[in-house]
Amino acid sequence: MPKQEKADAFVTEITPRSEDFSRWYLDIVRRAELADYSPVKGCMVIRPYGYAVWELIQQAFDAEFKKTGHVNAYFPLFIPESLLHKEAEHVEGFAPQVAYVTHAGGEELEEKLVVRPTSEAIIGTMYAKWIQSWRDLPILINQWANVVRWEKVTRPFLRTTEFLWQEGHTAHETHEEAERETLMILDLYAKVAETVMAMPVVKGMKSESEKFAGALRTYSIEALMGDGRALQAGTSHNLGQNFAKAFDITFQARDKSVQHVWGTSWGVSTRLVGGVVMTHGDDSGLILPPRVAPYQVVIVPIGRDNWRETVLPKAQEIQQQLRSAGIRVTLDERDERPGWKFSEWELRGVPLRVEIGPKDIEKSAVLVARRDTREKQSLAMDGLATRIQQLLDDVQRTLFDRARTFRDEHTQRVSTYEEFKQVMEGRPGFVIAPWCGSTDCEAQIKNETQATIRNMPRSGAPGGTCIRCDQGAIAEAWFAKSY
RNA sequence: CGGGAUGUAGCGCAGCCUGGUUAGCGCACCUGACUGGGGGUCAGGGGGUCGCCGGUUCGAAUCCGGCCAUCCCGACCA
Repeated sequence: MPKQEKADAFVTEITPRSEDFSRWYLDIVRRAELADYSPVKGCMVIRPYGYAVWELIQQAFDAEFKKTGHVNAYFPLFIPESLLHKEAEHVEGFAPQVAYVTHAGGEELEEKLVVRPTSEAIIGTMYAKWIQSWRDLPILINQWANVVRWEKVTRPFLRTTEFLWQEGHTAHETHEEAERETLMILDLYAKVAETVMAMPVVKGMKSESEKFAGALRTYSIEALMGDGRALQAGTSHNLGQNFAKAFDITFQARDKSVQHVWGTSWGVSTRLVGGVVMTHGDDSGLILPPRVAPYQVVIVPIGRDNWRETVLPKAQEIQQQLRSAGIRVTLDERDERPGWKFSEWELRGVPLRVEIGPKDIEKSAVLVARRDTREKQSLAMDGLATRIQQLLDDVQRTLFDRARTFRDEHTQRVSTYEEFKQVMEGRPGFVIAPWCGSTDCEAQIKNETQATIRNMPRSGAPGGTCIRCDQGAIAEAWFAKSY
């Protein structure tokens, strides 16, 4: 096969982003070996490379939770059906998505068990036992767990029947304190998303129809993906006293009265892995921000038939140097051609590639290629680790800036409904518009444009009238088509 | 859950309409040689219950029915 034809054949294994974003995403997930389909509908296998990305995301969040006084625990996968039914809105919200265990040990169970879709019910039940006095508060517990929500339409990472996440559940003395916690976590989510995953997000409050079933109010961070659709990247709920009342979680207050606690819950999931893919990837594959890259640097030795003798020792030396500087590095000493390796690691999104061959060794230098800009530069071996670290920081920053610029360029403020519709049909993204607060208007807008309110960043009336009706606006809402 | 499409080797596909020996092609894989700074060349080789179950037929990848899975578009959700 001629060279060009061959290159094209390779490229067809990844659908171009502009041609079919959805297919592009699936191609990346599969070809970069992030995940694979399993024999169970809607359930994916997270492969080692994808899991490594998740672990880095997980570690970043976990460190922040601990810094802010939270501790980890683990609650059961199974929840007696009756517990789930204690909070009316909560059951209603989750009922269609719940999986049940009806038989076990060869017998039908007396009470069906629910496979947790989320853990408010079981955790609330335990909190009721553990909390007596205001001195027991606040309780700040997080758990890393799997949950199951029966989904009709699934996509790897973005929506799967079983997924991994973190769910924080806290109990407080006052409403103010619970609200402070809810917002503090929202800030924390935004910080990790932006600084670690290089994914710019919009923080704001969800509309009534989009809030968590059983919550007083829900806040979210929303990110804009490469196709102009928004991804809900994390949610933080102020539960008020709803669950405390349903599960009878009470404490004796400082003034001797008995009161219900004020709760919060909040979570981020493996969906974030999909978010990273769709925020940064290009037609050559994945682009990973250094802070979530399992390998931040790949070293590719180059040389003649004797490269194992002439080049490899130097490559190993460099690997050692970078490794002891705390950089995640791998050395590709497979017996493949260099060009093949380049493409392979680009597909996998490794931020920096170090090429080392005879010419470099002569100059006591290496060639470093960036995944984000594809620039190559020669760097002296002396002090390489420091320069590499600087480059990694620069890639991290560049990816964030690029994503933020994209987001800003795809965010428009509109004042008429005509404009609104035009934007949604033309170049989708966020549309900022005043909204009257009516669920009806919200539903109509969704009907007519497919766009939903992602969230409302600022509280307080913006002035002016609703984009769809003539009522006074209660908030400025960020609309978008969503995942 | 409705509408549409697809399922043949690890990946991408042809064959199916019009049923007929051992089911093909490219890439990938294995062996060897030459190679090596952007997906190499040559030679030889391995790999398939044609998604599953049933039916029609002398005979099914091919026709019919059911089921399952995946993808796309809609209704519901981290």
